[in-house]
Amino acid sequence: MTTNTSENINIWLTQINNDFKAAVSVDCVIFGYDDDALKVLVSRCDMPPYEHQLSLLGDIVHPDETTDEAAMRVLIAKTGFTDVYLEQVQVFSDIHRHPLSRVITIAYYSLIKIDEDHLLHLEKNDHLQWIEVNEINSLAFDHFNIMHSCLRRMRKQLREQPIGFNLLPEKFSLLQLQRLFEVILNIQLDKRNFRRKLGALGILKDIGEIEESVSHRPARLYTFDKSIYEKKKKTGYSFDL
Amino acid sequence: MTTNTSENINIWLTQINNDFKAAVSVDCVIFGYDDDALKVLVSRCDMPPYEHQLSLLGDIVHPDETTDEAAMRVLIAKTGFTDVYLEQVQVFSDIHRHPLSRVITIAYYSLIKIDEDHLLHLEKNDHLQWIEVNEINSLAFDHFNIMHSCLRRMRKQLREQPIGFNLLPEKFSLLQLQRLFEVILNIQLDKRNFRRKLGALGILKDIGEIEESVSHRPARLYTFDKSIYEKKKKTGYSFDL
DNA sequence: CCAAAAGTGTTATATTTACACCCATGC
DNA sequence: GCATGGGTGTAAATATAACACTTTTGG
Repeated sequence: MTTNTSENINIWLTQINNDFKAAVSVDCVIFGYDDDALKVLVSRCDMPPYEHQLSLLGDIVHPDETTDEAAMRVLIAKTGFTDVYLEQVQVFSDIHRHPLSRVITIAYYSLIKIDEDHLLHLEKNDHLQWIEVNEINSLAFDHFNIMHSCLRRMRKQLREQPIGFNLLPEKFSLLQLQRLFEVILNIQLDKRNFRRKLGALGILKDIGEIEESVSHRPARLYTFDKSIYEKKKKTGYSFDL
Repeated sequence: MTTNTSENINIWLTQINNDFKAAVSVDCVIFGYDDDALKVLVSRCDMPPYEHQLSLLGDIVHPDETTDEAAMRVLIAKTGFTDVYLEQVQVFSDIHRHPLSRVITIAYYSLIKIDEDHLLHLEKNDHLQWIEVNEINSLAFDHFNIMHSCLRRMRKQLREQPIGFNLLPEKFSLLQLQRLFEVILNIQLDKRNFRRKLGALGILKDIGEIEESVSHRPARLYTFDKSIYEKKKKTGYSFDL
């Protein structure tokens, strides 16, 4: 079993040109948050034997791009956004995970704001749809599994890094932010403690605006101040819900 | 740019057989802890243009194995151990990262105990060596970069999960454990607070033995009780240094 | 008896939790 | 005026951090 380095080289020179190559793809779990629910952007799948199922958005990795670039290309193609949060999660490489041939896939998750511009973009792409995470029972290929791995990772990072803002509009109220954590993490938070905590973190900027046309006292609006966060991060500080 | 699902299928059917396949490899950052230092198992590299440099241990992924299996195969081949802690970290896919052809690699890190049996095994493999992490300034390919990604990930997990025990002998003293955290994380810990904390975690078993042939008061020896940890984990409890 | 690490408690400080009422707005 | 969420403080409990001396062993 033990091979030394020079053997490896020889093996590689011959094997790389034969059966030792695989198709490599990326699959993106694109999360959006809307209407107090966490959603995923999925596509109808036409490939046997998964016709009539839903699948994640992905594509094969091209020879002239990294996997990160491939994932970003898929995102831009499917959502129209160029500036999206994207995070590599994990490789899925079961031998028979794809019916056509061996396809090793790299799973990514992405966070985007579901806004009107974007919904407009989707209309041109009628096989795409947002579906609530909780309503997904199965997906084509091993995509259900992939989605849950990404969900787990995203939930962890949501607590450890200020990524939740990617799911909200530029301006948001503290209750919107609290609801986002509650919905995604499936927990309950105390309003006062939550506000104190976020105040202490010092990464929100009160923009001096308030909600409009709400049938109750309008809330102050905030934005996430990324530059302050980056500055604080350097001096050994960590976001932690 | 936008392609719909059925187009994708057609693209795939033709492209998978042409230029759209890549060689996929695994690279293992094998950490060991010995002599109060964190070390990595590396190999001399004979492949131009990296002759005389050191490289990580890796191999191409075979058609009949997952990437996890490939990584485990490399580990068994190089270390002789079959029961090792192994964790997938990240994909490295820069187009020219390998001089021979496009090789997309999956980085793994592994934690093993450096003991005498193992050193014996290494003697048969004279191009392998343990080298202190701090003494590594460069490695072949992008392996230096890979090593640091794995180091960062390992340090994070060391604080969040009881993985450090994989680097220690079966029986260890509390000071040994404390030193391990201090060395790897490059921090100082208070002896009493550390002991109280680990006592509170309740995952160590006092095996009623003590150190032998030490020229000072011998310490009690403990083992990590994995079954208790697993039980506690289910009832929502987390290791956190 | 000396060197070296083992082992052990208390106090101050910081963090986290629990909890209830009045306020501003639209209808 | 009523329904809806906005906004605010305090006290108790818990967790963390700082800190020094006696004990046991080998040489």
